[in-house]
Amino acid sequence: MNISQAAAQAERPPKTIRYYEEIGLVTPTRRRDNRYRDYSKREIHVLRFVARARGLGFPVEECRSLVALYGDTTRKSADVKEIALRRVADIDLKQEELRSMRATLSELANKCHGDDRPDCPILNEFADGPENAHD
Amino acid sequence: MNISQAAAQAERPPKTIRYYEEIGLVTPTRRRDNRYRDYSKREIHVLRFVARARGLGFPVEECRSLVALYGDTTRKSADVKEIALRRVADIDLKQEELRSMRATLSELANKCHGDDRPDCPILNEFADGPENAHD
DNA sequence: CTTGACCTTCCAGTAACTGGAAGGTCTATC
DNA sequence: GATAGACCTTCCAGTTACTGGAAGGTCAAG
Repeated sequence: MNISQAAAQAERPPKTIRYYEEIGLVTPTRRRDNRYRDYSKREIHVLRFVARARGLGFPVEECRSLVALYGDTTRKSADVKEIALRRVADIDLKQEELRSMRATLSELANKCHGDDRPDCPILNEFADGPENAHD
Repeated sequence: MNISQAAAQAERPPKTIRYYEEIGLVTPTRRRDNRYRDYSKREIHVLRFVARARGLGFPVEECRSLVALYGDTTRKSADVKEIALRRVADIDLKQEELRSMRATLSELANKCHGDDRPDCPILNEFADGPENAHD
């Protein structure tokens, strides 16, 4: 399988597949006589594995660990679970941050009349800092 | 005010303040004889303004627009509101993405017994793709 | 006069790609 | 056989928003 077919299987652009090789994440063992990369079934499998883990937000370095764990038939499922739960905790933190940003922004947008006049509560708050109106 | 005081006011490291100057976002007009940056009250104000907008997730380029709008006494509040609402929409997209990732991950982690045995539903799913167990 | 905390500039690195240039290869068609 | 278009290759640069570090100047205290 050449790179564009591998890319299609992993649902990632060929550039990304080459990048994964560059950083030593997934390297096709064979090249054809014309120097084209030639991906085996197994390599495609790993590529898809990585693509899925990335899609779930695992950083590339964590994907590297995951691939190693996947290849290790003696690893404990607990090790993998720990990595997954750490990811869940990361996501919780980000969600909280977004929730707070969203609340502030939409409150500000609500206060803004949004017409042709220059007076704008959004910019005023940015300039002066939170006003603690509810104290 | 020298840079570390300005940095303290804006609650950002001095490196960041220098970076904002490098990209032409906030530039102190004056330097002292010893070449130290000297921030005016007004410049500190803009620095804080930018820091707040960044804290709400506005990309630097958008902060540039915001600063321009802030300085423009004839701008419409509607223009600012539009930018803010676009940000809210961005946040909504990210939240949805995180929600979905979190759901998948915690379901997977739940299914994983997490002990010393090697069998691991998390890696299995990464390897084989979503199984649509509920169909 | 030395120490330590500032300040300066410049260069490099981070994460994870993405775009583009320059050039080789393959396949089909004329 | 020539040519076009779609592949493939490598390498270099750019993206976002900083951050770290080196090399060296300045300042205030003791």
